[in-house]
Amino acid sequence: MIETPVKEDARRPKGRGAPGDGLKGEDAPKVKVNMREVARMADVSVATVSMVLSNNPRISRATQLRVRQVIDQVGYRPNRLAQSLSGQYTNVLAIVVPALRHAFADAYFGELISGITDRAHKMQMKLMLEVAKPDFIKEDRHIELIERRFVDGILCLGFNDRHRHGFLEDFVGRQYPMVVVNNYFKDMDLDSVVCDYRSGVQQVMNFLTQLGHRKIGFINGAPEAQTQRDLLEVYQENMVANGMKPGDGWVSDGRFTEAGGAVAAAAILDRHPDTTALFTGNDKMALGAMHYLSRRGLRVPQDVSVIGFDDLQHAAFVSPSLSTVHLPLYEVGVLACDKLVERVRGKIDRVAEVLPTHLILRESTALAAPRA
Amino acid sequence: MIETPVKEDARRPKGRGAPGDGLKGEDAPKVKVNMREVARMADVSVATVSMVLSNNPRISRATQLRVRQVIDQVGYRPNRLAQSLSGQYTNVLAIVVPALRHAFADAYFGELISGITDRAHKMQMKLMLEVAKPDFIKEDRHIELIERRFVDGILCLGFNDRHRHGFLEDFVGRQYPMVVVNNYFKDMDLDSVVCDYRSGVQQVMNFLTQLGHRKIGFINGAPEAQTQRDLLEVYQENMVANGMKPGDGWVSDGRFTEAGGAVAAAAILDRHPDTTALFTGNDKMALGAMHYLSRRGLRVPQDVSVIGFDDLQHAAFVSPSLSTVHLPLYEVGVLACDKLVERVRGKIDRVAEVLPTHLILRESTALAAPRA
DNA sequence: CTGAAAGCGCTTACAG
DNA sequence: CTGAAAGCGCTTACAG
Repeated sequence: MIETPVKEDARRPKGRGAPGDGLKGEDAPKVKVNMREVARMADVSVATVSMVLSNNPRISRATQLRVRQVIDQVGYRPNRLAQSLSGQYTNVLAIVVPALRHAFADAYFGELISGITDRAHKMQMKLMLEVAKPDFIKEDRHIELIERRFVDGILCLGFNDRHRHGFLEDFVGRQYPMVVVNNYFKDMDLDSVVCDYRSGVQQVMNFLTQLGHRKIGFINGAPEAQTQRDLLEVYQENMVANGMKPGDGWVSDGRFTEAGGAVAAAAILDRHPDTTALFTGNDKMALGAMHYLSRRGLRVPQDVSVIGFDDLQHAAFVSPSLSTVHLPLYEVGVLACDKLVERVRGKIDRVAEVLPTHLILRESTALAAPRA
Repeated sequence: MIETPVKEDARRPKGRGAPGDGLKGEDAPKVKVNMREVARMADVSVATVSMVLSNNPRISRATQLRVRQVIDQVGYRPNRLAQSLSGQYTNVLAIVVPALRHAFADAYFGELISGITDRAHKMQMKLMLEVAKPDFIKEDRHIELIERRFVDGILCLGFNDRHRHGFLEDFVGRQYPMVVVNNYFKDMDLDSVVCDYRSGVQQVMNFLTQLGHRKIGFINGAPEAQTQRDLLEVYQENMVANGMKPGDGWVSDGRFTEAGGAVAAAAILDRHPDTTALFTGNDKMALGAMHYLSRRGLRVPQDVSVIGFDDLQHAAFVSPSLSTVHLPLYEVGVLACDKLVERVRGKIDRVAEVLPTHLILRESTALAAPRA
C-alpha cells in the first residue's frame, strides 16, 4: 500500500492538528484521527469501518474485531456532524418551553424534563434546550430547528392557545415531528401526550360530594389551556348535577401561581363565605389558597377543604399536607420522548396518548362542615 | 447557463425531496433548496452565497441584495451540519448537571440555567442539556461532547470534589473549553465563575455578632464543595475570634435539603440548647431548620435567628421571611456563558471570575436573646 | 469583487 | 464479505 500520501490541508491554517505522518505506529497517542486513518491502519476501506461502527451484520466477525481494536487503540470517535450530514438523522431532539419567569425552577417542568432527559439519553439521543421568547417565534427559529437540521423532532412544553398563531400552527402544515407535552388541541392536528385531566376532576368531584361538599369553589389555571378548560367543564357539569349554579362567582382564575391562587381564593370566599371546599387547577394555586385561608382565620380542612392538581413533590411536605390529583409527569415526559422518536423514524404518524390520573388523599380534605 | 443538469441522487431513496426541476421559476414554493440552487438562481457561485450569508464585506452591495432576495424567495436556510463540518464551530454549548433527584425542579439550578439560556440565545448559540449519570461519565460522554463535535464548550453545574476523578480532571489535560459554574477547585486548573462565598459568610458573621450572637450554629451543605468549605472556614475563624470552639458540635451537615437542614438543626440544638442563631449553607436547609425550630417550640427570630444562603425567590415568601445572602445566580449564568464563548474563540485562555454577594435582611433575624 | 476547486468526515447503493 | 466512488451541503484559501 504505497498510495495515500497524507495530503496537506492547505486551507485550514488553525486546524485541530494534522492526521499524522502516515507512518505512525499502532500505539500512537491521542492525535485526532478520522475514519480514513482508521481504515488504513486496519487495512480495510472506510466503508467497512463505517459498517463496523453501525454493527452492520454483513461485516465478518474477524474484521469487526480487527477494526474495533484499531478504533480503541487510537481512540477514534466518529465526527457526528459528518455522520448526520451523510445520514438521515441528527439524533438530537429539542425541548422548547415558553419564556416564563422561573420555568426552569418549576417542579412541574422539572418532572417533565427529567422524564424526557432520562429517556432520550437511554436512546442515545441528545437534547437541545430552547426558550421561545417572542423573537424566537417571530424569526421562525422553531422551524429552523428542523429545516437547518439542528434536530429531528421537537417537544413543546407549557404552550397553550395563545401560541397557536405563528407557532404551533406552523407544525401542522409542514408535518414536522413535534409532540405537545401535557396539553392538547381539539381542532389542530398536533401530536400530544397528556394526562387524563377530565377523569382527575371527576374523581375530585365524586370525592368531595361523598364528603358532603356542595359549595365547592374552583380556582382555574388559565382558560387558554385546553386541559384547564376540561377541568372547568367537568367541574361545572358536577355542580349543575348537584343543583348549584357554577357561573355564579364560584370560579376564579389563579394564573397557575401561589399569589394568584391566594387572590382567587379571596374572590370566591368574599362572594361565597359559606364555601366548604376549594379545588384548584394546580398545586401551586392550592398552596396560595391555603395560605390565604389561614390568614383569613379559616382552618384547613376543618373549615374549608382544599384539593390541588399535579402532586408535585412539595405537596406532601406542607402542613396540612395537600390532597391532590396525581399527574404522572415523569412518565408523560418519557412517553412523549418515546413517541416522538417513533414519529421521527416513520414508525407511526400520529401520537395521541392519554395517561391516567388518580386522587391522592392527604390531610387537606375532610367532611363538609356547613357554615353560615 | 445550460450547465448543471440537476443530477440524480441515486443513493438516497428516502430523501427529503429532490431539489427541483432545474428550470423552476423564481416563485417556486417551499421545495427544500440548497446553496447550489440559490447560487444558480442568483447567477453567482456558491462561494458568493456563502459569503453573503456571513456578511463578508468583500461582496458588493448589489450582489448582496440580489442573493438575499433569492434566499428570501425560496426560503433557503443553510444546513448547519454542513456549515459546522466545513467551518470551525458548532455554535452549540452543553449544560451538564449531575444526576440529582429533581435537579431541574430546583430554583438554584433554575436561576443559573435561565441566565445561561438567555445569554446563549442572545449570542445565537444553541444549548444542549446533559445529565451526568454514572454511565455517562464512565463512557466518556463528556469528552465525546467535544471530540465528536456536538458542542464547542461545556458548562458544568453542581459538580464537586467527588467528580474530580474520571470527569473534571479530564478537562484539565485536554484543555477543552469548560467552565465550572458557581464552584471552583483550588488545585485543578479549571475555569470557573463563582460567587464570593467568603465575603458572604463574613457579612453574616459580622451582622450576627453585632446583634449580640455568639452561640451560632452552622449547617453545612456538603464538604465536597469548595464553596461550602469556604463557608465553614470563615465561620470557624469568626467563632474562634469570638472565643468559641466551633469544633464542639456547632457544625452539622444538612446535605443541601430541607429534610437535612431539619436534622442538622436538631443535632446542633440537642448539643447546644442555648444556641441563639443558625446559619445555613443554602436557603433550603434554612427552611428545614425553621420548620424544625417551630416544631421544637422555638420562635424565629425571638428565640433563634436563622439566616440562609442563596436568596432564592422562595426565601421572601415564607413566614417569617428569610434573611439570607444574595447570590447573583442569574448573572453567574450569564457571565459563565459569555466567558465560555470567549474561551472557545481563543480570546482568553483562563476564566476565574468572582461575583459579589450581599446580605439581605428580612424577618428571620433579631437581637440575641440569651437562653439557659 | 467573484469563481473554481478542494476539502470537511462521514454513509450508502452498487458491483464484485 | 468488502471496496471504490459518489454524494451530503457547506467554507475557505487561492487566483484572477
